[in-house]
Amino acid sequence: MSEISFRVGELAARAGVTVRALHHYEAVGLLRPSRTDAGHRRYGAAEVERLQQITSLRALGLSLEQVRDALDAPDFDPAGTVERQRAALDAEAARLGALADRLDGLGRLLRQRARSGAPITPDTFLALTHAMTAIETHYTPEQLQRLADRREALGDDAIRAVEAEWPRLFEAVGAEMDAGTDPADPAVQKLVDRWDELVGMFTGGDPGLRQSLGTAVEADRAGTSQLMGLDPDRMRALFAYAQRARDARAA
Amino acid sequence: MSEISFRVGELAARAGVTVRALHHYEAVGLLRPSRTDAGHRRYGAAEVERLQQITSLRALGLSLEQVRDALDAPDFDPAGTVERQRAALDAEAARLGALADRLDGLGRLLRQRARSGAPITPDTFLALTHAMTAIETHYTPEQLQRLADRREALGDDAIRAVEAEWPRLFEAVGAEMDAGTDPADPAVQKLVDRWDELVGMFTGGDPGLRQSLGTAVEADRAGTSQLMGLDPDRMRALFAYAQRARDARAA
DNA sequence: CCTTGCGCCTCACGCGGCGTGAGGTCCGTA
DNA sequence: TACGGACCTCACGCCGCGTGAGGCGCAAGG
Repeated sequence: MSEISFRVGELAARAGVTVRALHHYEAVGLLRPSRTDAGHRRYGAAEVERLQQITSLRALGLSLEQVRDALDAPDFDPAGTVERQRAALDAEAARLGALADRLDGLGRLLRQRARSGAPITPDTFLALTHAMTAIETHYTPEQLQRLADRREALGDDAIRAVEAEWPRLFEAVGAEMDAGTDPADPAVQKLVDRWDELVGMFTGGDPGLRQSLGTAVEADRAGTSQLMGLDPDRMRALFAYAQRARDARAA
Repeated sequence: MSEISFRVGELAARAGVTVRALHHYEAVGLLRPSRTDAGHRRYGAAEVERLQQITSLRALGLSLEQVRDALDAPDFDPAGTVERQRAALDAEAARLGALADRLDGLGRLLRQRARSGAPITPDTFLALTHAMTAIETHYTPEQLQRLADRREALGDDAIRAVEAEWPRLFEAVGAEMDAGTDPADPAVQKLVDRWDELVGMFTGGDPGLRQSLGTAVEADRAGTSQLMGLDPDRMRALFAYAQRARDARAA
């Protein structure tokens, strides 16, 4: 009967944990080795097995307290624990997913800037970031999802084409505005029609989305203008001019 | 010039953070409001804007230190930061995914037990958990992936059918063994053929997978026998008997 | 004037799961 | 017996605040 018996360092090496972790497990009452006369820890077969169980349960993402419950509580509920753990994990995954969406969106904006040759200073970065979070507060999650769906449906190439067209469109409308052209003029009407068409490509004709887009732009004029590479005042003027054109058409 | 100026509580409510968080941001040097004569914090327009930037950046998953860098370091690299953050997030997602796989696998085993009417005691739960982690240490990640792929290819119904067949097969082989039937006997051969066929359904005929399966079973006899609902000694005997049958066939 | 009540202030500990020293003791081998 | 390595016990650090405790400031009502 050769009783197996490990010292901390040995057990730690075999089990793939640190000596400090074993100390900690003992401190929180999870794993209590016996001691030699000199006070050195000795881990017997029972402790080795218990440590294996501890590491296995930790690998499921359980906290040390949950592990203790699983090992010591007589009324422990395996299936329920697994289920709850799985639910918590789903919640965490959703959180990470939202974070990933934000990062990807920001990444897209940054690459778009880089492609168009605009410099990416810390300031523009902050403006873009702020605009993104502002947008989130103005759209419902379903609306955001719908916008993402539209983007996917359109495809990258189409999106880039639209992104490339926006500045030219703004410039053209601005030129008419500066020239004092009547908003009812057919040339202006054509430009504004195209404007609405481009917007429609993203909203998919959803009036709720258009409405939210409007309030978002309203609420964060500075951020939006940064997004579009325009001066805030000029942006306001452009938007007002376009609106007069739409009113003229409706009349 | 009505200078805007908020008190902590007001700003906290508007920005959707806690007063304590604002205190903390000041303590770590992120956001420094001015003070009234009585020592109360006053947040002006600049501080309000900075707080918005802080919350936006935090929403990207940046640490407070990273936020400070983004806001104060002159050589801050937006694109690189976004990219690194995204990479860190991917790593975290992978970790969660592995955890989810373990939990799902364990959940499957538990449900399978429940269906077969076996009671799920804390002990069986621990045995199953341990067997799972043991399996992970004996298979390479690619092998685990391949096993998961095979499971998916087979479909839930087929898997349940196999799971239901195993115990019957063991029982049948056990009966022959107890009866002292020669391993070379056609009846035994037929059973063992079926046995190997079932194993083959999961390994997909991959010899590496079979090899690893063998070592895993070897290394964790207690856990494996629990998994199969057999006594460890009987399991060993059954396996030895089946092996003799295979040897007889080969000869 | 004083009281009432809310909001503000400053410590300071707590959480989870250990990492990382610092300073001292024990063990096995040459 | 001397040495190096393994062991021991504190005890603080991390991250982002939450959560009191104990004490002022400020505006309105009595």
